[in-house]
Amino acid sequence: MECLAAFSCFEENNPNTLIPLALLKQYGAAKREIPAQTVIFLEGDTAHTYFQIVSGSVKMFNTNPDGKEFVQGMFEAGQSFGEPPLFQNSDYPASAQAISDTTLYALPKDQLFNLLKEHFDIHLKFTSILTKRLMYKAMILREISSHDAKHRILTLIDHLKNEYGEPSQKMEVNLTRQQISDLLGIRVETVIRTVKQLEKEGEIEIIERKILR
Amino acid sequence: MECLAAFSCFEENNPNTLIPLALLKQYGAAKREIPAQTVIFLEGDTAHTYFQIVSGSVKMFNTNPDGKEFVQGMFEAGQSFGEPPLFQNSDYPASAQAISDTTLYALPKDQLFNLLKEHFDIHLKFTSILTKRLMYKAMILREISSHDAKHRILTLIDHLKNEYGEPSQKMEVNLTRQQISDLLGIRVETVIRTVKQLEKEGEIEIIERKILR
DNA sequence: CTCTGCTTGTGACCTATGTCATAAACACCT
DNA sequence: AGGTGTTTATGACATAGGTCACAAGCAGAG
Repeated sequence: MECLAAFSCFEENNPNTLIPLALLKQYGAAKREIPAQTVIFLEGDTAHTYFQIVSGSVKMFNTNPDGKEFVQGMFEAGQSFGEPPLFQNSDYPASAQAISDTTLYALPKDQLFNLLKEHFDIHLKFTSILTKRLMYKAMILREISSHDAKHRILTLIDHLKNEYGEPSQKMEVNLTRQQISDLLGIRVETVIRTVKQLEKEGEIEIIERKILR
Repeated sequence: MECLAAFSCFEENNPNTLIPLALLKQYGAAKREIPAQTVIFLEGDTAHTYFQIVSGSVKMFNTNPDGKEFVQGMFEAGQSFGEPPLFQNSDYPASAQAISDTTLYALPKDQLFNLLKEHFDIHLKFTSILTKRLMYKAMILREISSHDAKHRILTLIDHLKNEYGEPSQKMEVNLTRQQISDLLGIRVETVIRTVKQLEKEGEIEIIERKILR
């Protein structure tokens, strides 16, 4: 997935940036260039560092014993990831991997806390991001726990449209069937079949294999 | 569920309290007595208020079209609930209901923000609570999306033990089969059967219908 | 003490989704 | 233009867990 959000496609002065790069540097953040596919940390590793993406994209995911992947979140330019365990002194509950070539800043945990202490506005923004993710997870949990594949897929698409699309305008879903599968905890074949079904019922359109809604 | 946590059974000076009651009052919080079973807000309502429990307990849950309930979280003395949408100007993604008779403080959103702004330590604690919930949801998502009933139940029990139990000591699980079912998105009958299975396999003990591990 | 409503328990059956196999369409290198 | 890997597609079959029905144990209310 690259640049679902139109505005996240440029580096400096990205208005979507959580902590301004200048401030990150000031507190001692180190720049890191990460090639596509690189694993940034593994489920179970201890968390010491705050990561914020300058460009590229990262996914956080769990892998179960028979290799099935569940994607907890995907992150793009301006966003941070892997912070929760910094506040719990605990291990990462999921692994992180660069999807595309990625540049990011890494800031030691203590420095992050200092930064938050000295910048209420950023701390509030940070809190706000966490609540957003909490609500996303609450939504996915609700869907996975009590709705069928059809409902889950439509809810995910509507969420994406709400997040990234123009209201009252068709949006192309920028995810492969496999990615939808990984985000919703259903298998690719089921996504493929369900998506066709939804097309037949007129809920979505499929043009050149792309899903529109 | 009442008083899973031993320390949450007294009112004032509960060391587990998120925002000290004195401070809440100082910023204008109103005390509310809520009888058991009362619905505090419904999924879809707009969020204006911060709620913190003094005594009693509250659950947040979704109900699907055929009446099945999924419990997003249970909250006890000292804890707050329903904050995320305050930071997103959005609606509640789940309903809240008092499980037992409950006393709580209600603080208008703007006042909460003022309070957080003027008390970094509390803001940090607040952030920390959010990250904790995020990690809980990440865990449940991982389980629901990629593991079978047996694994899900054991993981939940181990989480509870980790949270509330004495390490290296048997703990009694203070949840009914129905509650486990609601937390994990599986049906009661499945929980009952799986729990018996787990007993047969020696993973847990059942004494007078209570689950020990 | 009895009524009522939860909670645990069990059997029989059903279905949505997973699993596996196989293939065509397409995208990206060289 | 050909090779390699990913994505979409489809059919046949398997199964974990849901559904329904029914009952006994237990707890709290009056």
